Amino acid sequence: MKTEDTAAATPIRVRIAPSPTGDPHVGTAYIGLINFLYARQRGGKFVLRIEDTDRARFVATSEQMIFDALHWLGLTWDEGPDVGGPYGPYRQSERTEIYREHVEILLSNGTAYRSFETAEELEALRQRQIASKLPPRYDGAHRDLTQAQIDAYLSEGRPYVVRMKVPAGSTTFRDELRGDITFEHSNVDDQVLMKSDGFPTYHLANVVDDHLMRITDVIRAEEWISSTPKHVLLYQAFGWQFPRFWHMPLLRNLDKSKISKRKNPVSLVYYRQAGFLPEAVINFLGLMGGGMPSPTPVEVVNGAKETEIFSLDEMIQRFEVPNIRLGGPVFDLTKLRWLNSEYLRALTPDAFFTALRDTILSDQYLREVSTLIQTRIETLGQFGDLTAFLFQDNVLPPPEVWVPKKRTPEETLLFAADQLALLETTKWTTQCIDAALRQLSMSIEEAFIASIQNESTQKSYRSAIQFFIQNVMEIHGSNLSINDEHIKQMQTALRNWGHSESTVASYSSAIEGLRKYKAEKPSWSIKENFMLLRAILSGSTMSPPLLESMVVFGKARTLDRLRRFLETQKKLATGKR
RNA sequence: GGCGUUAUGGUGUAACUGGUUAACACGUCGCCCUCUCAAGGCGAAGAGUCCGGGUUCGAGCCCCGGUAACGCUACCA
Repeated sequence: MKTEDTAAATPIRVRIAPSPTGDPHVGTAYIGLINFLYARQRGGKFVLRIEDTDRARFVATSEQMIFDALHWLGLTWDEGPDVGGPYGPYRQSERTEIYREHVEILLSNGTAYRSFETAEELEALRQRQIASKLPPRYDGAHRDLTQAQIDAYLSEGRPYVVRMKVPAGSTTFRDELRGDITFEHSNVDDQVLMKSDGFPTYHLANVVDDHLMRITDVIRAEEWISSTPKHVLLYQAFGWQFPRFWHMPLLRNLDKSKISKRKNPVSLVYYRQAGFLPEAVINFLGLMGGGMPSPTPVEVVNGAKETEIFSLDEMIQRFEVPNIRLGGPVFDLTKLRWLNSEYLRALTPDAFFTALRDTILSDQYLREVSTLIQTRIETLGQFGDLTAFLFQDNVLPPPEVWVPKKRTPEETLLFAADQLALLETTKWTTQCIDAALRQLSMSIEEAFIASIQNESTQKSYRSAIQFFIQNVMEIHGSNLSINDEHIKQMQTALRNWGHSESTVASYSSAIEGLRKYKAEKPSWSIKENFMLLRAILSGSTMSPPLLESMVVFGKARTLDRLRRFLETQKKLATGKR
């Protein structure tokens, strides 16, 4: 069911609320575009709010990058942290007092309660529920604590979170694009509203801010549908009127999963650096999920392309809500490239030259590249020979370049995938990349221990491995591969030392784990590590300094090159079979 | 597993709201143009609309039942 609002008495106010947790995301631009179009078309306001309540994932440089990326695309907001506005502050970290007050309201009217469990206790609960095939959910243990108990915990100084008290019953809300959606409350968790660090969770901050900022239409991604009842319940708990909800379909990878950096360049920084024009990117995003008018016969006669190529202004004029399609559109780079080529060709020669000079051949980039090779150049004419890979979109080294001696292509690719995963989370400076790569090359035992998530397991594994090395490896010499015999020897040794059977069992499983890990992840020296990366990045075993090159080339493009390398090799491998 | 959403060629969209042979664009392939490669021009293959029922003279559009994919299931957003 598609509905138009009838009484447009109050002016439209919409918002996007990105989290500064890394590079600006295409999904943010996509949802931003839809909000922007809707607001502009109806003379409403478009608000930018920064949702920085997650201090664990916070990235300091991220906020500015989000501003830059959205500006680059031509999306402008009427209110936001940088431009201000009547309903600020627009940064959630600056609104903690507001949330605290609102939590008090909920606490005193009985729609929320304090919960004193530790994260570990909750994790244990979850594990138990999963083990017994129950849906993992908070069991409500502290839902009805007596005032005396609460006071006791409080005076102990026990940290607590505030959870919402979901009543019995069900909630139905209207999604403007799909119609009514109903959720039974038995499927709605007592969501944490305020974390023990005093910061609100998304759910609370979102509802409070949307209300205080007079948001009339919440246009966001489909992934939020399941938490919308929580939001509706919150509006009710406060006694507020709630906004209209619109849930846009999620952008997808080629395999239809939610778009992700493992399978697609997802950072707007990448598109900028790789030389996509903002007009093309925003046009392409506008094509995703419909919203644009269907081609009329006249337009088809005049050339069908005209029906797919839109400027931002044209999109504002022609965007139509009923044209929105609900199936998750695949973000198809191939078509984006074609669109971009159309825009590029349409440029005047002068504008084209300027575009080149401003991006791929900017003075700043040339300067950075030139510092990389000054000491290893004989004539200026060699510049291109030394730096070509920093100007190419595609570099595909042959196997003799990227497969190290004494390694198989398979294990090399496995390791390269590890490198990619690691670099994705690494801060992009030479020091940080260096440290990360060295971490990857540390001893196999340490790497194994580091791969264990649980801290106490980590501890017990560490002592198990220590024991094993001292009591079994000493007997057999250092570089042994673990076999059943070794494990038996260790068990005997443990029993001789009078250790309990449970220790024996846990040590054994630790060593089993190590053995498996060793088989899966042969250790790579730092030298091999660097060389592999060099080969993939530059297409050659000779290049300017690796780390500096990576920094100059940029995180987004470097990761994309790695990703494309892995993808291509995968395709080649399956093609051969 | 539970809950929710979605479903038209490989991909993005269209089909006057039930009406001939399911359209356009990207991609793929072929031909023309051309010193090459693009661009451009011409053409081709590729879906019978997730499946099964039903309503109807008539269903991609309506109804019922399945299936699959995706999302959520955190002191992340």
